[in-house]
Amino acid sequence: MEFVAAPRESVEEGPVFVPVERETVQDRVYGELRRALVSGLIEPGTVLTIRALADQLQTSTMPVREAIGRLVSENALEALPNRSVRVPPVTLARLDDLLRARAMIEGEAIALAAERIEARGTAAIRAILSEWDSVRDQAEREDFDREMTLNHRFHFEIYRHCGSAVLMPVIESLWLQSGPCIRAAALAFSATGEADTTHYHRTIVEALEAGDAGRARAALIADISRPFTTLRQRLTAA
Amino acid sequence: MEFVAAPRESVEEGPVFVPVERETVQDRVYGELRRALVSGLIEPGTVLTIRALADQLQTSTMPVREAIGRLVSENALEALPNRSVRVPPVTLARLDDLLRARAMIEGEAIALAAERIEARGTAAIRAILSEWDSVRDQAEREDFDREMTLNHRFHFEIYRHCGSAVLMPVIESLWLQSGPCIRAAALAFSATGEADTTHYHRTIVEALEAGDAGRARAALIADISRPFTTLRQRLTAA
DNA sequence: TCAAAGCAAGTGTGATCACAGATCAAAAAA
DNA sequence: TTTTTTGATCTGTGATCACACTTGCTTTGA
Repeated sequence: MEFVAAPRESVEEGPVFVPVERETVQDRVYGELRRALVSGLIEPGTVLTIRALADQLQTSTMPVREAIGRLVSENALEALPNRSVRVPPVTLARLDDLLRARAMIEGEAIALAAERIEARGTAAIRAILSEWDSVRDQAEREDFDREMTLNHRFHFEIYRHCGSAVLMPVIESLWLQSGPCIRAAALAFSATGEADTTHYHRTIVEALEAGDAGRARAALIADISRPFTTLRQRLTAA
Repeated sequence: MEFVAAPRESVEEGPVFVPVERETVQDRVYGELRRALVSGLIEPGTVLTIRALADQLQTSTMPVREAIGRLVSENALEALPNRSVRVPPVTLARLDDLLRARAMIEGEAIALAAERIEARGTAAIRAILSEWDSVRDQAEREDFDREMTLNHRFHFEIYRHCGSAVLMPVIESLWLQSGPCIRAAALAFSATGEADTTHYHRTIVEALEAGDAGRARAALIADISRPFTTLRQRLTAA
């Protein structure tokens, strides 16, 4: 940290002054782990050790243990009696539990959003959908992570308008907990279910534009239920 | 930490072998802060510093900063851009937000519990209520913290039966966030509203015994709304 | 008298070390 | 061969130190 910061008053880069981000190492570690979890990149059941992660991320143990602590208290990671920490394994009961909670809470959030969102907001959501379309058209290869990111952005761009600072972190925690389950399901489902996905998403946007909270909620629940039920069938079969 | 642990196999204290609790310092610090927050002992807006807490709790800074980190990620404490941490101030918007979220989520939890709970479970809940009655009878003085603890136990003894490992931590987080608001309201309300409280609680137990999810949910929402609306009137008046 | 510069105490963050408990494999006893 | 014991290694926890940033007050200059 040797570089000299410019005086705060003389910064004239943009029209609006955004406070310069002083991201801590802990925040970066947290972000990395979070990204890996919501993307389902870490196998459920995997035990995480502080020193190994610190080596991989090229830092000391300090930021890693604090990031892990945060994730544990968000229930994104599970603390074992051994005091070690692992990605929660996927069980049938947990799957149903997560889906029920998400349907209730995210359903309520989208219903609230439907009553408050303006044309400007729905336009931003449509923009995400059309970006998604273009990705799907041009990509011969399976640009899977890209689509999962777009799905994440699509949903949270909606929830952002629910006007509840209390519900938002709850929903983020639920996504974090669903992440390890979802990826497997979504991979299995991507070929067959793409048409359904886009259909639900269009229904959601239309309902939001119409201010129809009930229809938005129903379409959302159908949308988030899909990968869960797929994974459920797969687990019961095995 | 010099004392020698007894061999695990030769422990024969109780009929059921509970793993001996090896509580870390961090857990104790977390518990203390948590207790103080749900009891509303810390004024909303108060800035917490690591070293000051470490001094008060007679430990080093290490366990304190990890406990604070956990509470921040549970939204029980608020991280300021200065990187300092404070108890979230109480605003009208936040109050309404919290109440709405709690009514939805705890309402769902009690509805689930009503469908699953057995006679053994409702008996345990009734036991808490009668303990509460005896406290209320014998106490000339205002045994306020005792009553808040009993209220906490009453509610969570119910939620425990909802069968959702996902909803439980969410509800605990919501109580933690409500704590600083509730105490003020409950103190103001304790004299006038006691009859209502016991009435709602009895209704809740009866509904649970009857397996009437709807009535249980309605009574619960009435119960948790009361201190919120009291505090709301007080804030709008001021 | 008032504003700006400068200094000192306070605060969070990250690194490193010490240590106890856990884990696992090799060696010893049955 | 099977079981127990022992030992080395790994891992989380807590303490302490260094450092950069903030904050608040004093001092200096106009």
